[in-house]
Amino acid sequence: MGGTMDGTKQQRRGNTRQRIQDVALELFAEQGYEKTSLREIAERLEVTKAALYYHFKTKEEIIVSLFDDLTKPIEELIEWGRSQPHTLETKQDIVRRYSDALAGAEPLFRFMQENQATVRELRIGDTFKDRMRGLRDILIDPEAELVDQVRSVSAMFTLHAGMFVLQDIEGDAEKKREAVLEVALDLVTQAHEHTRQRARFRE
Amino acid sequence: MGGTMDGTKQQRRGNTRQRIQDVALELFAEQGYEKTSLREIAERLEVTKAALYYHFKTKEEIIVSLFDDLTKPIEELIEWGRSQPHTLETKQDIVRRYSDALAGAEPLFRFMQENQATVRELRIGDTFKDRMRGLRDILIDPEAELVDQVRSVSAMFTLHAGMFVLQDIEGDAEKKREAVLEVALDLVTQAHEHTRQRARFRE
Amino acid sequence: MGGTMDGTKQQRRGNTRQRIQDVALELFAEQGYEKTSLREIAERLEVTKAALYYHFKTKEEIIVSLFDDLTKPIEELIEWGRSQPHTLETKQDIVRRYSDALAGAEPLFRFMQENQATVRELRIGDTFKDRMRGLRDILIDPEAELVDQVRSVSAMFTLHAGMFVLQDIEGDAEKKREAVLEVALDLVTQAHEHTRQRARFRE
Amino acid sequence: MGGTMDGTKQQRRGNTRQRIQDVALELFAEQGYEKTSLREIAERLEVTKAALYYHFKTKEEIIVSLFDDLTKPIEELIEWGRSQPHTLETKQDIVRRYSDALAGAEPLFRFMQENQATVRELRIGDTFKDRMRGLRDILIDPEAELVDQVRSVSAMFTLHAGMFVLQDIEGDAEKKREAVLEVALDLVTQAHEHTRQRARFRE
DNA sequence: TATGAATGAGGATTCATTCAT
DNA sequence: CATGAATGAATCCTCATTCAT
Repeated sequence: MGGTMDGTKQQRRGNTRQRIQDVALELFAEQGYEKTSLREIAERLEVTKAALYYHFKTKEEIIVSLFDDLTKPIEELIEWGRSQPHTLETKQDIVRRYSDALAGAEPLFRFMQENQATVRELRIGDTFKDRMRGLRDILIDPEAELVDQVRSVSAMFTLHAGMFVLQDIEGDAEKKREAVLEVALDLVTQAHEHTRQRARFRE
Repeated sequence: MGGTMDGTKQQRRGNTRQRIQDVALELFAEQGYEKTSLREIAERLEVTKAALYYHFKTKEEIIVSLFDDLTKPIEELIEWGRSQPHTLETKQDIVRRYSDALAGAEPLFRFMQENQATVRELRIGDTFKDRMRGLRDILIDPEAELVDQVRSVSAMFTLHAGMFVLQDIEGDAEKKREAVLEVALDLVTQAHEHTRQRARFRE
Repeated sequence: MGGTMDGTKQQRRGNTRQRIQDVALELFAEQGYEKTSLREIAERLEVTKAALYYHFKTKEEIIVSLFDDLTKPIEELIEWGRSQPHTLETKQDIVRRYSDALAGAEPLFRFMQENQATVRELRIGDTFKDRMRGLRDILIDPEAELVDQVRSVSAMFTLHAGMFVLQDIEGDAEKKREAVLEVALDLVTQAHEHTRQRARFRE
Repeated sequence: MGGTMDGTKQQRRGNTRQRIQDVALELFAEQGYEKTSLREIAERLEVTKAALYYHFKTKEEIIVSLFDDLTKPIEELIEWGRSQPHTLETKQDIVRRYSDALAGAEPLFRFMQENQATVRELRIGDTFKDRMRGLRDILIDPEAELVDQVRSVSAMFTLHAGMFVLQDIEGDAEKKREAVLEVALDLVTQAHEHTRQRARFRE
């Protein structure tokens, strides 16, 4: 396994925490949070359950740590977004970068999508909701009509859904991502322009 | 509860099955499937767990029965849709009716949306996926460009998401539903027209 | 089913008790007493569990009734045996008739063989043990040597075992029964003669 | 227990698995497999049920482990028997050693004898049947008459039965075992000689 | 004769978690 | 850094039994 001479056991040194996170995320995404037991994670790693507890105080802490680690880009994105003017360009930028961020932490986001009920009870729930709200507030003009607000939200959701629902549509993965992004950008643009026109009209 | 004078116990006769379904759906939607125990359902109904088992062979059968009952309108909708010509009107009709159907079984759909990981393992999972595919095949022109395919899928997803995500946007519920519907119709229409134009262009 | 015109339902009239016994015995013999639930019996008969309770007060009563009904010939055999002189002929007769009795209630005896632990706890347990002792006392001369006592017991046990253990030896069922009987008779005869000789020797 | 001064709790360390097996076997033999609950075993040991599950994955695994451990001598016996010539001496040896083996694992064999219905469903069932067949094939000459085949089988069964049925015959346990053994040897010898004679006669 | 509805007790099993070593 | 052994609470589910109708 690999060309180097490190035995599997040696390799393991010092990165157990990482390996736990990896395996946990994989299983959480695959089977859901509740259906994944610590026993299962431990077995996959050929460690004891107790070892997990050396690295994480609780099961919840594992998912929280994953969330914190993998979600940082999005936090920064929002931070950045907030400081920008609410122009169309900013919004499009946000959408583009958000798309990238999602792609970079796909399994986590699949997990969050498919385990919303669970996530809501977890400590991450609120944090995540806050972020979603943060994004929304950047994309949405407060004075926009309801339809346009929906458009913006829909854009975000299209990105989310795009990752998973499109799996059973034929076509190259990269192409699909681009198509999804295009639709999302479109929605955001429509919302923006429409609101702009209404504003001009009122003057 | 109700204006009549019947005691609670008498009322109970003969509709226990129903009451189980009601309470179960409520709890499933609220806390998720795994986190809702049969004990909890039973307690809420002031019956024993064993009573639940008189009416349903397994926990899964409860959710399956709910799914079967509440989902029938959608099945019929698809049936109907399949027999129609693939015109824009048909598609718009489908979207409108689907929106109605979703509204009529909101808690179930919230449940399914928020417990996708669980649903996937349950017997309903496949059935539901089939239905989604059924809808998709009606809304999507096979020769449409990828972007337009995404638009159609996005329409469906906007309807789904609309029900839940919009909860924390201010505004009258009915108005929000209309806005969501409008966006969905818009997406479908855009997809249809665009595809049509491309076709004409080719000739 | 059968040449007569009686529908299945009519047939059923009035002999439900019998049918319960039949099905119960079949299932008890096949799966054991504890592993056979009343639900199973009821389902096989297409009746409700409650119906069983109309005919039998408890689950145990079902097996007791079977035991009482099917075991009567053996009781009578013992009764008869007790009144006979302890000659070799009597003993051989007992063995022969016991063999017949066993064959006539095979499933019950298979059940008792294979569920001794259960039977011991049931009310039948003691009754059965008494009968076995009754038989033994007829076959065994109190003054016989231990080996000869064992021979007699072994004869009985050979008959029991013969019914079931020989199932996976090739050969015609009837022939096997005869062979088993022969060995049992042999054992009893050896025991008898040997004891007789010792007695004569002592005089 | 033992002359040392160790407290009960200390003693417990490291041999829990053993103690579970001991108690389980005791209870299984006494009350049967199904009627013995894990709760009961756990209580007797003053541990929690969960502790049992630390040592054995299922209830069945407990009995399987007992079977595997206690039954090894018999497996070896059969192994040995197969490599020997089919002489009378071999057969007698087998019977003698089998008698010893049975005595060494009496409770297990009582359990198996009294819970045949259960054992049949367990994973041990087939293994045990195979062993019995193995023994049989060593003791029985294929060309023997049916009666003689029965004699051999009866010998084995006499040994089995001897252990338990004789419990309520008066007399010293050791003496009884010898008597049983003698009868079993006798049966095997009779079968062997009789078959031999028939063979000589045919020439 | 039977059923529909329900109960109470108990079953095996699984889980997250703890802690002395 | 990690394990071995154990716990307590909970889970789904099954069973024999009851009783009003």
